[in-house]
Amino acid sequence: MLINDTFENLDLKKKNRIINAALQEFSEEGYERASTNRIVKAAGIGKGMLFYYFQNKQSLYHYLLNYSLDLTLNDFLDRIDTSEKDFINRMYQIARLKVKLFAAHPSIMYFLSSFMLEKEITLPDDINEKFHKLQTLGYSKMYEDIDYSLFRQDIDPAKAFQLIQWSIDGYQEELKQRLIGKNVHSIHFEQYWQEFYDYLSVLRTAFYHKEEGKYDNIASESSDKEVW
Amino acid sequence: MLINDTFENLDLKKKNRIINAALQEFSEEGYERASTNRIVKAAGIGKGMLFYYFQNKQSLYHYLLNYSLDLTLNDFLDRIDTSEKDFINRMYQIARLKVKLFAAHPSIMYFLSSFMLEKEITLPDDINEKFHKLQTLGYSKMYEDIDYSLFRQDIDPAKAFQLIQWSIDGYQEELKQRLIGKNVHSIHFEQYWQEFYDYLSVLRTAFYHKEEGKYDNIASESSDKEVW
DNA sequence: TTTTAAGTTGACCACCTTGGTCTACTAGTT
DNA sequence: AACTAGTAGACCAAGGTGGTCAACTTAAAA
Repeated sequence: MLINDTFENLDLKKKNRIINAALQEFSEEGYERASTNRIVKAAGIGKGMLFYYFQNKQSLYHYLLNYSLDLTLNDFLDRIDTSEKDFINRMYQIARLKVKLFAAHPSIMYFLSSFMLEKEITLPDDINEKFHKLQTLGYSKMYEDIDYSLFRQDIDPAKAFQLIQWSIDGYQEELKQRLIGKNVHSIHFEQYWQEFYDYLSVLRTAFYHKEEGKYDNIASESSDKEVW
Repeated sequence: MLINDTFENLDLKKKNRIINAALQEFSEEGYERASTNRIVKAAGIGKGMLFYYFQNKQSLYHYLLNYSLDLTLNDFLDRIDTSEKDFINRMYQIARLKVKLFAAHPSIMYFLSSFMLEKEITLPDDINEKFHKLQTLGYSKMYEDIDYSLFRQDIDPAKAFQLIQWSIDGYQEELKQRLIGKNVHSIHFEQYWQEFYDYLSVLRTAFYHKEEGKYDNIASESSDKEVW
C-alpha cells in the first residue's frame, strides 16, 4: 500500500491535506475518472511526491479505503451500545453516532458511499476481509439483543423492524437532501433531532403496544454537551 | 433538438436502437463522460449519422430528456387514479404503475434517475417547464384528495403520510437491489406483490384505526391480466 | 566544510479519448 | 444520366491520462 513510512511520518497537516484531497477526488469522480493531477494540485504537492509515497493510483485508493474502514470501526461501530434493547432507541442512538461521524469526517463518509457504488473494483484480500467483517459486525450491532416484547402482538416484529428501519433511512435521506449545500456549522441540529424524535414517537405509537408514559423521554444520553 | 425529420422517419427498430444506446450511455456515464463514439458503436451506425440527425451531443441529450418526460406523463402520471382516496391503496396503485413502467422501459427510467443526479445541466426553457409541470403533477397525483379519516386519531396524518411513503420507497429500493442482474422475464412478480401486500397490511394495522375486515382485499384492480 | 541521503518538484512522455467534420460512397428516384 | 438523401468512418486538434526522471533543495552526518 505504502512504499515506505515517509508518508506516515509526514507533518500531520500535510498528510491530512493529501488524504482529504484524494478522498474528495475519488468520491466525486469515482476510481477510474479520478485524476492524480487534480489530487496533487488540491493537496498542494508536486506530482512526483504522490508516487514517492504510493506505488500507484491503485495503492493510494487501497490505502484510503483501509484508513476509512478503520475509522468507521473505531468511531462508529465500536461505540454502539448494544445493552439498549429497545429497537427504536437503538436506532436513535445509531443515527446520532452516524451524524456525529458525518460531521467530523464528511469526506470519509462520502468516499465510502462512493466506494459502495463502484462496480469494477477488486480488493486485496486483507482489505476485502476487513470490509466484510465490518458489514457483519454492523448488522449484529443493529439487530442483536432486541427486545421483541415491546412490539404490538398483532404485528410481525420482523416486518416492523424493516418498516421502522426504512422510515428512519427515509428521514435521514430527506434530511440530507434538505441540508445539501448548507454550511455544517450554521445548522441547528437541535431542531432536526426534535423533528426526528417526533417521528420516532409516531413509530412508537404505531408499532409498540401501549404503555402509558413509559417512553416520554427517549434521549437517555441527554447528558451530551455537543450542539448536535 | 432535431436537425430535420430524418430521424423521426427512421425505421423504428433502428430509431429505438439509437435511442436506447444513447439512453444507456448517458445514464451509465453521466452527460459529460458519455461518449458519442460508444453510442454510435452500440447503436450500430456510423459516427456521421448521429451528427446528421442531431446538431451535437447536447441536442441529443435534450431530445432524450423530452422523449422520456413525455413517456412518463403518458404511461405513468396520467394513469394514476385519484378517485382512490385510501392513501395506502393509492400508493399501491402507484407502485404497480411504476414497476410496470420500469419493466417496459428500463433504460428510460435509469436515464431519468441519472438526470436527477446531474448538477451542471442547463435546459432549454420548454424542457425545463415540462419538467417542473411534471413534478407538480406528480406531487398532486400522490397526495391530493386523500381521506384523512382513515388514520388513527392519536397520530399526526402528515407524519403518517411520510412514514408510509418512506417505508414503501425503502421496500422498493431493497427489492431493486435484490433483483439486480436478474433477467426481467424470469422474475415471478406475483411473489413480490404478495410480499409487498403483506407490508402494506402491517402499515394499515399500524397507522389506520381498526375497522375489522374492511380492507381484507386491497387489490381493487385484481382484474389485471399481466403477470406483474 | 564536505559528503551523502532524503525529500521534493514539475516538465515531460507515450498513449488514449474526445466531439465534431468532411470526403467519399451507395442506392434510389427522377 | 443526373441528382439527392442517407450513410460510413478516417481524420483532426485539443486535451487529458498515469507515471517517470533529472534536477534541485534541505538537512543531517562525517
